Amino acid sequence: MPSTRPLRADARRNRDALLAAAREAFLAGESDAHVDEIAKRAGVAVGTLYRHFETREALVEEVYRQEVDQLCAVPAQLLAQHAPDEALRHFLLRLVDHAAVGKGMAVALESIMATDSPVFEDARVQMAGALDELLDAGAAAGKLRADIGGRTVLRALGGMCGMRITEGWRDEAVRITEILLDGLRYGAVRTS
Amino acid sequence: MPSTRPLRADARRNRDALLAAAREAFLAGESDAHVDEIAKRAGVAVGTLYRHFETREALVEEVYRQEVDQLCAVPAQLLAQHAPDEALRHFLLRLVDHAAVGKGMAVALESIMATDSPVFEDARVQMAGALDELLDAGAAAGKLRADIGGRTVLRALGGMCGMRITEGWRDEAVRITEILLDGLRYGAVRTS
DNA sequence: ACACTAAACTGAACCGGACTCACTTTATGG
DNA sequence: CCATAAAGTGAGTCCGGTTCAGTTTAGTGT
Repeated sequence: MPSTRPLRADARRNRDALLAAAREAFLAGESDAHVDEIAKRAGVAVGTLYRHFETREALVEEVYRQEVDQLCAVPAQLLAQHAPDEALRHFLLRLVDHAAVGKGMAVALESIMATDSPVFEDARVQMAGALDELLDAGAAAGKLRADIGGRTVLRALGGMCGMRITEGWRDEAVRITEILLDGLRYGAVRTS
Repeated sequence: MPSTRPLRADARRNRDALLAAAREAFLAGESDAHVDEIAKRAGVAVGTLYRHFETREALVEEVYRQEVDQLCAVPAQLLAQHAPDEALRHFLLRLVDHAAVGKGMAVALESIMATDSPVFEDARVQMAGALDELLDAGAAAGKLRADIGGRTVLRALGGMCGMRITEGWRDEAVRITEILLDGLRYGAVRTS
């Protein structure tokens, strides 16, 4: 029932401009960018912002959703190029960089991981699916324990995304990721 | 230079009442408790709240700081009763429960882990110290890898605290903790 | 081309919640 | 028991998200 008629041309343009403006503002570290500011960047009035997004939060959500979509396309490629556990490593590190892309975005990520809005639940499911893909491959190859789901790994990582970018943040996130991987491998050894 | 004269009796009483009221509100899940609400609970006017705390955030910070102080006294006891790696496990699980104590507090915790305010930096240092105590003991006993500091472990856990309480939250947090511990042990085996 | 209409846009006004400050009350010590 | 500095009060300010009555415009039928 996609009764949604295609948006009018200018509407579509403005909507896109708003998303772009918001993303831009977040990446620039203006996590607290005001709605008027975002609207101005997009060259529209606040009212227009609210025509397209129920609320400020909804806009942030949408920006993130796009980000997630992009990210979840990656695992398939990685599995084609690497052993399963290495593919997982690459994906996790990519996740870290993704979160590191800007302080503003990190703030947004944080709220995603923490919120229980259905929108973000979807995002989690999607991400968990992507991780499952990698974990299953690893389990099948006997490289990773088989009893941990993508959802759990995602949660374990959630925190890192929430961390504000500080001195040495990236290095630390990488180390944590390695530890997590070790933990997943250790289980495979015991279970083998 | 603790030039701070002891507070007047009523002042101290009100300050404590405010902290108690805030904690109570947070634990009750009213993460968004308004300042007026908190003030009312404490039986004072808003102005009084602001006499004692620079800002609403500052109040939240103080509540959390107390919580942390309490928590950081624990490791010493645990080490007296358990093997080092078990002591670490207990402490981490306790941390989980601590975060689970209420949705509201979880929200507060999240902002702590994420903020770079000096106040919370202190809290992190303190917590990291507590964890180091346990990690060092474990390393000395050859049970845990020696190259990971408390600070890193803390970061790894940060996310769990940020997670909102949802269906099965606790179980998942526990699993993540176990994986983390496995990762730390795995390193010890390789390094042994 | 042109008019017509529903969709989209605008921005001043509204609202709710954090925060201030001029004034009142009260603890304390001399 | 007074003096006075510390503490408390709460109506009002400020600020940012949100609304909506009025205006503009893309798309369509003629």
